[in-house]
Amino acid sequence: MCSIVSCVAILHADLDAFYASVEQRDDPALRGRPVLVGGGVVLAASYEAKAFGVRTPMGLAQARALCPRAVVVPPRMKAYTTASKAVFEIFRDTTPVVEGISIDEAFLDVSGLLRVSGTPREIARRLRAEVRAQVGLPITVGIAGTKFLAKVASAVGKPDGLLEVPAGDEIAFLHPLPIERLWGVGPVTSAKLRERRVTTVGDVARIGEAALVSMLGPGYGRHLFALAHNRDPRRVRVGHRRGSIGAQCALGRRPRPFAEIEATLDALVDRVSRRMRGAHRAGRTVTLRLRFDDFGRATRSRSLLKATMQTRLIQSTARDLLREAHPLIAERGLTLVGVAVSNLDGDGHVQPSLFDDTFDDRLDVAMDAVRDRFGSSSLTRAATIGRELSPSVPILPD
DNA sequence: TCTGGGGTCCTAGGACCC
DNA sequence: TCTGGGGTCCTAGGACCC
Repeated sequence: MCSIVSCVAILHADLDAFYASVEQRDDPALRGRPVLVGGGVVLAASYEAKAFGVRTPMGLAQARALCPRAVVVPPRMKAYTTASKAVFEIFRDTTPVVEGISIDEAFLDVSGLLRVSGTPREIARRLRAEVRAQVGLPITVGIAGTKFLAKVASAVGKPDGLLEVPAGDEIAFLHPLPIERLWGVGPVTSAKLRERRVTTVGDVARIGEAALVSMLGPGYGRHLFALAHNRDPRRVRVGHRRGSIGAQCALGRRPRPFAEIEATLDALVDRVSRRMRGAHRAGRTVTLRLRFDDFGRATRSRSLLKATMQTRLIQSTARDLLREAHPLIAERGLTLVGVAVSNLDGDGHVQPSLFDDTFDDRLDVAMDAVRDRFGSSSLTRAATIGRELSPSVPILPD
């Protein structure tokens, strides 16, 4: 039904229980045992732990209650980043058309590779074997003609699996699945649909577009209706750059003096602006994120006239936003503060030291270099040097 | 069991411009 | 003086993803 030339074949490759699998790979004593990676909450659970009902992001106390024999290990982000890079290299050896979605999953367009590399299934089998042999991690691959369906297929095929939905079988595969399998249906939408006795993807297809639009709004209703019929025109995008860079920090329920919140915000801005300089990205819109005692949320944002990656400028904007939100914070109690910079520009080739070349820009670059050199373990040293240069620059442990 | 840290996309009203 | 349509940007919020 589709010719060799025109047939679209998309792989969705998804590492299984990624952080936990890296821990099991690096410590043989953890293999075959329930492993939880996390600090306050579970960031990842091995399949042995998932069998006990542990999910992310569950509080660690609850996870321990469900699975008392679980081994809890702190996260090692550097190890995960290294492993991810190695896996993405294998992805890009497979096809140049790779779209990363997160640290542990990606879409690969393998259309038109039949002559060179074989069928999609053969490509996927080889990919899984290479990831296993070269990086030592289990990975599941879903194969389908659309991104959406490839993603569903990998989720159904987990763990350590390979699942292809052949052309012509899409609807038969899709319609019996529960609505929660649809990419983009979360708790809120799922509850709305179930209220109307729409429980499977087939129900979504049958209820009709008009009914979905009245329940969920025009944009989302139409989108969901299209997905239920496996209509998904989205292409695998290469070289997509992220639109915002941010950092946040949970504060707990203890009331904090305003000065302490301000200091935390300064530290977050320092982390964000440093990452911006590392990525050679400048941004124009600063967003302050707040979460309150009742878990309600609010954001406050301000757009600057010109994009910047300068710590001091982003910091003063963020501080202004925080001060303006002071009444809200006093009234509702703050449990999380975050900052993000969006409206990013810069083509990735701008040298941070040349971006503006003011004193503050040079200072930022100098501070980055000091911390690169001495590392986060020698922050006191960097802080001392930094404070001599400028008493207003905050220092943040990574 | 009260819930981390990093993101994405969509919607909607108001200001402002032509 | 009142009127219209179309477009962009800004801000805020909501839902969702891993």
